[in-house]
Amino acid sequence: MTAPTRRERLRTATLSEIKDGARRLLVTGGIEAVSLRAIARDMGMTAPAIYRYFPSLEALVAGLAGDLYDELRQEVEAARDGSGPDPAGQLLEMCRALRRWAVGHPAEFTLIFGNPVPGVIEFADQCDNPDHPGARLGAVFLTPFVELTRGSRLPTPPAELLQERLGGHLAPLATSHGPLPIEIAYTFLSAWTRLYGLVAMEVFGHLGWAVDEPEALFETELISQLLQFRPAEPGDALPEGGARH
Amino acid sequence: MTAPTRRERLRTATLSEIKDGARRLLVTGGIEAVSLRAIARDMGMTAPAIYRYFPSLEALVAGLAGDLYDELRQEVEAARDGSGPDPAGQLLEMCRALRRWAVGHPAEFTLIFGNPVPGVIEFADQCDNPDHPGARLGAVFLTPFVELTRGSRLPTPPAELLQERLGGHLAPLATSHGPLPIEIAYTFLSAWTRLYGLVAMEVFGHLGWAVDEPEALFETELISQLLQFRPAEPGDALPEGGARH
DNA sequence: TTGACATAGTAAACGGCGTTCACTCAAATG
DNA sequence: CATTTGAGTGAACGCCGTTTACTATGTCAA
Repeated sequence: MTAPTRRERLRTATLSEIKDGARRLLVTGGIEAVSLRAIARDMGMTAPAIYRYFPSLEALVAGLAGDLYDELRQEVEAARDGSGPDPAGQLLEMCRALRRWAVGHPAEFTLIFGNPVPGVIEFADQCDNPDHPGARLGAVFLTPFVELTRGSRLPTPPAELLQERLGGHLAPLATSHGPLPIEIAYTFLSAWTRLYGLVAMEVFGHLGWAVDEPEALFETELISQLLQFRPAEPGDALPEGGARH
Repeated sequence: MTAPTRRERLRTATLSEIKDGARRLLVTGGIEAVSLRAIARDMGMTAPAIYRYFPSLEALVAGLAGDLYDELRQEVEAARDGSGPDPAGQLLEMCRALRRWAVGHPAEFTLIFGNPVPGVIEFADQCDNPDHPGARLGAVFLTPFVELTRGSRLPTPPAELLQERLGGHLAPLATSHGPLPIEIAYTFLSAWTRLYGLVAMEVFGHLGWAVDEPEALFETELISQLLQFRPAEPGDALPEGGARH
């Protein structure tokens, strides 16, 4: 690996300038504002030049989506590392970090967690690959979740009902994250869809008819969901929301 | 109210032909395939003619979204009316009807429940109006839900915690659907976001990493959620999923 | 019946978009 | 120094929403 030549330096600089421009357009005008011509215009270039770096606008958007997944994951990991060793507290802060990122970056959240945009479709289609950015984000949540459920009574339907209804359909989860007891797998999926539903409804503006401060509902849901995990240990205080802003 | 004149008949026919064309384009190519020029082309017209019926493409899309809300609501109402008087059974079939419609009409579901598309934004912004199609859909679920909770023990956090966290932020819900006890309001919102999260993740392709048959997870969630409502009445059999297809 | 008016449609144009193609010019390579 | 590679340009094609001016045609009152 020798030192990068001049052309290589210029190329990577231009590449990140393209990505930055795309991100800026995404933030200010939503996904439909991201156009090759606008990116190039902001850079003082012409649109066809971008084809030296991306084969199409869709590919550019797909690359952007991958970066956003990683950014969100790092945010969530930082929240986990910034709280104590208690998995419940870790999950609490991780969920808050996810919501905070989503609310603070609605266009970015929409791109990776909303309707599949043309460029992101194939990207999302292969998300049962463990190396897929989306799968890696899920894994960050799964680890403390499994630890939390260890020794807790899970508020699930009876195991035989789970096995009968769900037993044969969890192969993708096992492929991407390893085998899990069915109660834990179901509880995780349930919690994940609840988290998604709440955050997505807020970001997409589908909660305005119900609450004027979605964060209150979010916090209540978090508490409610965590409360269900330790019904047999009354002496165990629930982590009270730490530093907020 | 006299008989419609010839021009009026022609006008309403053209109007519904425009809407049908927009719907067809939405189904076959997603929202970005809906263009005035394509609609007009399919009708053997030119694009500017559509401006005699809609002030812009966005308005046309907003009108389409309103129709879709009503269509989904009628579907859900039919499911309710087709099941017995038991509110739990009604809700079960209504949730199934919602998912069935969403999975069967992914582009339509995406339009009204996904990221706000430009034309649908202002449309969604005023959904705390009780006459808004979205609010009317919610009301259809709320009625049997309230009946179900009557006399059931709700699996919520303590009422004082709810009041403290959520009490001051439910004004929009009270405006659009009338005042509710806070436990019922919270439980309804929680159930609604769970339903939304599950269906949206399936339709948007965000569950592929976990399950190969999202309906199994959906049914499990429904059962699990309904089970929580009647923990004190063991003699009461749970409705077993009726006709499916 | 005739004339005035409202309505529905057209064609042309403007600016924006993704993408392709032929071309130029500078950097890297031998 | 000659050659090849790569980055970038300009023109073009066919889409798109929208506006404008204009033409028929249905409607309705005088």
